[in-house]
Amino acid sequence: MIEQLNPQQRQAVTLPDSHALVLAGAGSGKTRVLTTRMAWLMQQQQISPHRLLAVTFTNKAAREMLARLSALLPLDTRGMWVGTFHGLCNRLLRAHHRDAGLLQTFQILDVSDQLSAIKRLLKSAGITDDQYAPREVQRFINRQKEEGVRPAQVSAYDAYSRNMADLYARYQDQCEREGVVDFAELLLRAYELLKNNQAIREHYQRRFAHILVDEFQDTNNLQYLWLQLLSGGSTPIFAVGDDDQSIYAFRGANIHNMADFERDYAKGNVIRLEQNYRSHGHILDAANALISQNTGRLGKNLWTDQGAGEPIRVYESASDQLEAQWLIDEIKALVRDGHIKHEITVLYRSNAQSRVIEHALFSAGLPYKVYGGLRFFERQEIKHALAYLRLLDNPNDDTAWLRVVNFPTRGIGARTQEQLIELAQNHNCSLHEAVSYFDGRSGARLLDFVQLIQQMAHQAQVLNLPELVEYVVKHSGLKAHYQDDKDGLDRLENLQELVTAAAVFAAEEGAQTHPAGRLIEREIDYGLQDEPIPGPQTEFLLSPLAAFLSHASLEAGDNQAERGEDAIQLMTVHAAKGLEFDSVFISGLEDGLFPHENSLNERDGLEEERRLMYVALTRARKRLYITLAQSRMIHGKTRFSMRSRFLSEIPSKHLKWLSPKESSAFSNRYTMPSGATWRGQMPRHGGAQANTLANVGVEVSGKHFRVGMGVTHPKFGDGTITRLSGSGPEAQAEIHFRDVGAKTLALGIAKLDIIT
DNA sequence: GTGTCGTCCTTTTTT
DNA sequence: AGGACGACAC
Repeated sequence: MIEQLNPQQRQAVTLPDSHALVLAGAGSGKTRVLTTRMAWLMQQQQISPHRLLAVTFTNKAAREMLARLSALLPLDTRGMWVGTFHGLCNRLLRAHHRDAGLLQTFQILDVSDQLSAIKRLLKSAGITDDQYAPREVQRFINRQKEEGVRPAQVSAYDAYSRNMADLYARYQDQCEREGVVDFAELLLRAYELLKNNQAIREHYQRRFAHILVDEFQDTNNLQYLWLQLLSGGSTPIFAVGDDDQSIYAFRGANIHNMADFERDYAKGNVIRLEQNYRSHGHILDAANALISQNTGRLGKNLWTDQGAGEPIRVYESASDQLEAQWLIDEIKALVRDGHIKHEITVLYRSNAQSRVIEHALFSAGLPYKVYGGLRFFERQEIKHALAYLRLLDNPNDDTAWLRVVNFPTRGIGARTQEQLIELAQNHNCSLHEAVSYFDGRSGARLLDFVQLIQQMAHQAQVLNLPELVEYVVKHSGLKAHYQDDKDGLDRLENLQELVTAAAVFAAEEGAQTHPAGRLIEREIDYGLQDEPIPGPQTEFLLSPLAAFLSHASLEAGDNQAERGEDAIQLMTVHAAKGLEFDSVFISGLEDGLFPHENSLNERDGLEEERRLMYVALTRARKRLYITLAQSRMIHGKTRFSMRSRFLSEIPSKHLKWLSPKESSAFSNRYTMPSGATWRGQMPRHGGAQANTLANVGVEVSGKHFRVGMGVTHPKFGDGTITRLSGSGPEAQAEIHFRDVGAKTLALGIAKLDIIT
């Protein structure tokens, strides 16, 4: 089992029972170490499988871990505590729902459910002006929860924060009343459950002999607290991660958790996995050089024994269109040379960049697959069906109620709904309960709806899960609605797919691991082997329906290419984390795009962008391309940019320029491209475009300014001219400065020097 | 209750 | 540019 590991990997796998931090560089065998450690603990240390807790960030990673584990040793992975933070917390809360103050069948709100709940709240709170954007409130609430802060503890120091805290409190009340829990609440509740209930806490502290954490650099503060609590300081935490690949600060990940963990727990117990088994030398050295610019790293340097390989190919084009065209030509050449399509990937910083590339791929007839986008359980028809299903367990779930009370339409319009909402507010009850107080014109229709739900709930007692889903799809009227809809075919198919998904889930639940559902029952079994789980536990088995619904919320489904399909892979750099490919194209290497200009305003934003670039570089095994465009359509406007600073942070010995290096927008030798190669967005000579043309170049006090030219300003630093207007003393230039962003300056006044 | 038009926004994303 | 959403009209 451990014979094939390198010395560092082996050391990590066979560490004694103490906290440890494994700094695992990209491609250094991180997952392998993690799973082998688990296998080693079970086999060599005789640790029972159910005394291990392994936590990951994605369901995919959890599944991968279990699959690899089963390959290492014969093992029944059912009932093992391997899953995502949210999945495991869900499990804790279902098992101890009473102590957590929840219904056993509590519903989980996903991001969009949460947003609509907040919108509803704002409306009923009478916040009519758009003073508080729902998204802003949502972000505030989630941030507080991720810090473990309840409404009463929010530090409200001004009107804004007091209002936010107030909205947070109301939102929380609303969730309580409806019996729903959002993603952050899963973690916070589970944390509080352990914190406030000594018996339960001690039970789990005793129960777990080892805690293993994957992607530790992505933990947020609450997750770290949760781990600390569960460990009680004595259960060893084996944390694996790479601070250089921390790219999720924007959603609360705290990179400092790694350093804190080392300082507080794993001091002297840090193992570095620095041998990279993925990339050739040029690629790896480039990545090392780039990331070495970051400060405060825990520090490591990847190496490979695979040889230098090929240098990174760099191509600069005049526009995003030409960049895409060049990409396609190059990809075609690769395919002609026998490269497998799904081993070729195009990465980009932001999703908007994919359109041009997709268009070019499509025109060239190359099959491609875009990662990201809508996932199965996020589709509207699926969410509608799920909303009906949610009402069966809990008709007081107002979010679900409002979603489908008039979908398909059944004559319960906005007016009726408003009246009902008001009634519910006055009686402090759910919409469902408020129906009995309703005496308006649409009362009969409301009663019909209530009856429909009751009738479905009755069927839930007699039908199995897939039958029930089918029944609901039909009797809700969803099926008929989409049958009548001329564009409803896909949606109908998806609804049919939902029935299939339910069947698969029901079948697997009996035979295989699922984070909720039958596992709770098994958990009790295991618990009884060593000691009873504290607290009154009378209902152990979660209904298949409730289990299926939590599955739908916690695992929104794949958004990956279907297996077996050989297609070029397109995705954001974020989405590429954890993946690897023979050939990688990183596109859009321009300042303002990558690093993204918005990041410059954020604390440590540039360093996070650099880590992102590091992740991008280290995806490639053998061949790596970097492309950039001097101009690009962004938000409907052509924008000119400088080369990304990241490009200059890679030593030139690793780069091979395929385009003439001096054609850069960075130089002042900007020349208008020939009209034939431009596709309409660019200013053209003559005709209606004359005005635009006049503004491409301006002469002020002997200096010739042109769009795309690099200039330097004594205060703002280096930048690129993106627009010119006026002439003589009126002449103005919009300049994108590398460090301070866009400014509009009067050319007659600003002390600008042309960079040569 | 549905369809249309105008306005706004636009980094990254999992659970 | 293009999508999402809300206001307004039929």
